[in-house]
Amino acid sequence: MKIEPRLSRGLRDLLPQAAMARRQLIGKVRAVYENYGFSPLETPAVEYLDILSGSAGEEAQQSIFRVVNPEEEALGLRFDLTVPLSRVVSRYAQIELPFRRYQLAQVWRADKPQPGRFRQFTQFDIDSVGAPSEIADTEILAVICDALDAVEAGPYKVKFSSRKILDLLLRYAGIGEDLAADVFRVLDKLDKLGLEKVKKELTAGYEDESGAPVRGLGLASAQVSKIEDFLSITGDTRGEVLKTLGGEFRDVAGSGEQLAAVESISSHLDTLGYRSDRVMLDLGIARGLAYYTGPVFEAVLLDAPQFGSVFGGGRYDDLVSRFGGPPVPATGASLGVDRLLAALEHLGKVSQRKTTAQVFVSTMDRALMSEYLQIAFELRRAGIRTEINVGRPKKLGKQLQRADRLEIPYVLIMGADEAARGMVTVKEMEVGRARSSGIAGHEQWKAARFGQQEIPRAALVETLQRLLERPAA
RNA sequence: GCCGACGUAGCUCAGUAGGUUAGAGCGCCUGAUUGUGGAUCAGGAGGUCGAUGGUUCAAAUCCAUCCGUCGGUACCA
Repeated sequence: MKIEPRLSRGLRDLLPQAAMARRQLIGKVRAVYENYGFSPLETPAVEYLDILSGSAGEEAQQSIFRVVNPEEEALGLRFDLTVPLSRVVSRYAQIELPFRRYQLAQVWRADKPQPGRFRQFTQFDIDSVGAPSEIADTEILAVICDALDAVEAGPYKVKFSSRKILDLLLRYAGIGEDLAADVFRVLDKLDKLGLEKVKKELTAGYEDESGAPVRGLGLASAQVSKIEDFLSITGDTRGEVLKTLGGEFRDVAGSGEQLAAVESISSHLDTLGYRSDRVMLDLGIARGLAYYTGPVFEAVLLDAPQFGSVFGGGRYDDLVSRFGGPPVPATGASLGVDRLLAALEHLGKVSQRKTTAQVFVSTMDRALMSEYLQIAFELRRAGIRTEINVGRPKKLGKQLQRADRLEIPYVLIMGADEAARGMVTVKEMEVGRARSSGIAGHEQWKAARFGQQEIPRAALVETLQRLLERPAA
């Protein structure tokens, strides 16, 4: 019986072109993370279900992929990297705190797939665990900026706020703490839904376009108008926003202390040159996650806002102590690699390379096979990425066609003629590609031998190294 | 999860008041051109019409269920 080569929903393969673009992006971000002195961590994809679900509500558990093992343990695939990080910090007493780690890994959520959203996706997290200082939060905001600069994502906005500010808001608007999580979750949709729908969802609820009811939270109109006042606070700089906010919250208990903490982050950022044009205090940022306790972060690309936030994160001072022991304050951010990649691709900023090979060694004459191999390995030992024809010995035309389709820049041609003279023909494929449209007859095309030169075999490595160092055509 | 639309070749899509062997363009393969990628020309391969069940003398076409894709909504720990 034939087996369909299918994939379960929301899963996908990354063919070489996509995989190479991803690796390139990851390499740039990793360099930034390491520049801040963070070190890698790797953990298993599979965790015990109670470890995974402890932080999540019951509904959330629906989107955990269950794993079956022969011992029939209750296992699941990780849905983020923060929970495994907390487990690791709790498990190994020898870990030096603050633990500054980055982790690049696949995570799984059994949600409905959407464009740019899959059931298996990659996160690239950076966190400081055991770091109570607002310096740690400042660092995270800065590293987000540096990473977005490094991948040349174009203009972006890193937005931050604080759960502490939102707690003040609850007091300011006279909303009970029991509603906190629900209110934050609704506020988090502000960007996506707009003020009107958010207001409706805070009060009586409404019916969306498809006719599905959206449950309201039942807040009073006086409370909602307080929230509206709060959300309308904007300014050109973080300082302005803080000043207005301070005025608005002047009668709220504890506001001075909490706002000073945010102000401290802001002034550190100013000192370092991360100004309000790219790191903005945005009071609409809430983050859906329940475990955040302090500053929360998000980053969007201004040229591709439809892809949503590419970075998200915040401070979570209570998550680690879930595994027992004293409180371990922590802060960090997560890069949605797939989302960022999708956005960059949309912006035409992703490498289109189809293969890693820089040079293709064609094989024409069976008698010279050993020569071809030696040439290929000489190039490889010199660090030049080289493919030798390993397919059926086809005609030269077929081999050039392959090099052309894979966009391998250089092809080496050596028949008995060249070999006898101790020469090798180096063909630069781009030359012919550029001239192709001006050539009518095939005879003329063949005779032109575009981009070819004969190089002494002894000078081959050196010549190719020089050619490859030129700026890419 | 809920509501709706849609699933025909690798891709984009024709084809249904049920009726011989299901088509096109692009792509792919072979050759013209035994050492030159493009273009051109000639030939060729590739589909159990998403799956299963049903109605019928007869189903890509009608019905049911399932799966998948897309749009909206919920969720996003």
